[in-house]
Amino acid sequence: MDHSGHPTPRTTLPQTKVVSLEKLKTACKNCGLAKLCLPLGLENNDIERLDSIVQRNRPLHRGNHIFQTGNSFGSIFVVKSGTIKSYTQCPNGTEQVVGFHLPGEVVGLDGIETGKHICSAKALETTAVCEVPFSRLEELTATIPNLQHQMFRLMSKEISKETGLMVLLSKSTAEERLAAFLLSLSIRFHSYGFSATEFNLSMSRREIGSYLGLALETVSRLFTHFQEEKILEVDRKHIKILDMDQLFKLLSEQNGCLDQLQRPR
Amino acid sequence: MDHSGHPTPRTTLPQTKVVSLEKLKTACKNCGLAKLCLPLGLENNDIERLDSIVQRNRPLHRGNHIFQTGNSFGSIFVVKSGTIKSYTQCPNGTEQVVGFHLPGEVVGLDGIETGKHICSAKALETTAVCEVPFSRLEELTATIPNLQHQMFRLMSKEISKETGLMVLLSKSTAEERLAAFLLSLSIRFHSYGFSATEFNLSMSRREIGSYLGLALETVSRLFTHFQEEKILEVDRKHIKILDMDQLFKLLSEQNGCLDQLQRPR
DNA sequence: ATGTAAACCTGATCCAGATCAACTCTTGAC
DNA sequence: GTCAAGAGTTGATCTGGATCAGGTTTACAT
Repeated sequence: MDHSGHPTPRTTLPQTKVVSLEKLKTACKNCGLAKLCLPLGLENNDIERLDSIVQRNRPLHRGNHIFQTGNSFGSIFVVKSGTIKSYTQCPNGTEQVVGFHLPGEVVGLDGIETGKHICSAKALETTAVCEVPFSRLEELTATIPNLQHQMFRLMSKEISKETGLMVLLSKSTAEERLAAFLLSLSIRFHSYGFSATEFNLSMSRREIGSYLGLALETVSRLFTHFQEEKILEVDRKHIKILDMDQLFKLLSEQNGCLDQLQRPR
Repeated sequence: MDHSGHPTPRTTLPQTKVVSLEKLKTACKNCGLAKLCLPLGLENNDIERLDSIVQRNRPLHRGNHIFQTGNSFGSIFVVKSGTIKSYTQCPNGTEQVVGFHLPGEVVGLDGIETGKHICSAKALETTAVCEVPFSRLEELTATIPNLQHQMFRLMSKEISKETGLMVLLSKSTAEERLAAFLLSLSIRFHSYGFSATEFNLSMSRREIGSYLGLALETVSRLFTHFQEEKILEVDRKHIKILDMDQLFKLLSEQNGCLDQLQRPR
């Protein structure tokens, strides 16, 4: 079994997907995530210009921060492998998870407006991120129309994603929320080239609960329940989806608002 | 009393704020909302270039749509006066409100990613909007760095706002939610030049409840409760905030995550 | 004016999920 | 190895707000 917290790779992966430290230095044009990331739709020489401003730092260990609430904003970050959690800290000490970021997803867009980050971002496991200094990125987007468009698209996607989550949080039952969460993970893993049906959660029950507005006990009970219903096979953090149809059905029952969860054929 | 649904104007308004149909044709450079809107930080001649692509259509009546779910995306819209509600329709017929848009605020950013709108937007009262064709805007942002930056800022603000709402929806009590909602309205009205303490709601109790994840009965009871506590004076849709301190205190009690609600001095 | 639907208010009841509590299983530090 | 802290499970109880049900007021069409 895979103990790294990474999802189980599909068997059809191209050889560039082999995990190695060398991968951390991969140029954008050789990166397996390029079609999900900023380079989407760019010409080769434009990708090289983008590549030249991207900083590839050493991987983060579990618990390391990319930035914290109040830090001044300078860069956006793209997850290359691993998982980033973004969260805000309440004065009473409890934290509120506001997002989980998987490979190919962007972190830090919240800081553009005010120049300060309004949340913190930390690694849930060993995680590699590409750092893109924002002012240099803005110079490039001004001269590469496709890159500008891709930035607008990425930000629009972020807005749509959060809108969907709002609907989930204000209308759905606990069962629907967890189903939507698992499907969202499944769909995202799939689009990044991993198995849609079997993966490891890198976050705790408490973190899932915080994100979904549920108590950790409720999350735990639901995992048990889904297992009894033969919808899932749960072993600690390892999840196997046995009945994808049933999971989708749970969503469409009461709550059809979340059509943005497009089922991969 | 003002029956139009507009907030009560402050007495110190400059004369350009006088409501008239002529205002609908106001060029960006003469528009009172310019410092909240796309022209922020632009040189005069750049404002004129922006102005030349802005379409100022006739005002919308209550109930008119700007766009509906599934419509193809072509423009973003800035509210000039009135209120826009954005919402999604669930298959069972109920609607879920995902946003209220006041003067100076942008509607339609959700459509950029997929080229289709994922929600609908309709006027809650007589409402004027500026339509900005997105492909033409992208041509301008590519040549006006400050405009590009302003677009990134606007989208970042939208992301931050939704993050704050997520926290509100997943952690706070009904009382905290309504307090946060009223303060948000108050702060926004204030920044657009209206009274922070007295305004008319253009949305129904049901719509407020839908937005905040509450039943309309709960919203109604809370208005009564706030009135009993001498925090508000409520007359149907007319709201007068009597005790702003108390309202802020309700937020900070349990939930301090929402610091983005910056109190206007 | 009159009718009708929508918006709103208020009381009574109910339940999904929070909270509290006790326990086991993992994990990592030393 | 041992110990402690964290993560997870499961059961019992409690409660905030949903739901149901009745009413009044407002808005608007005819």
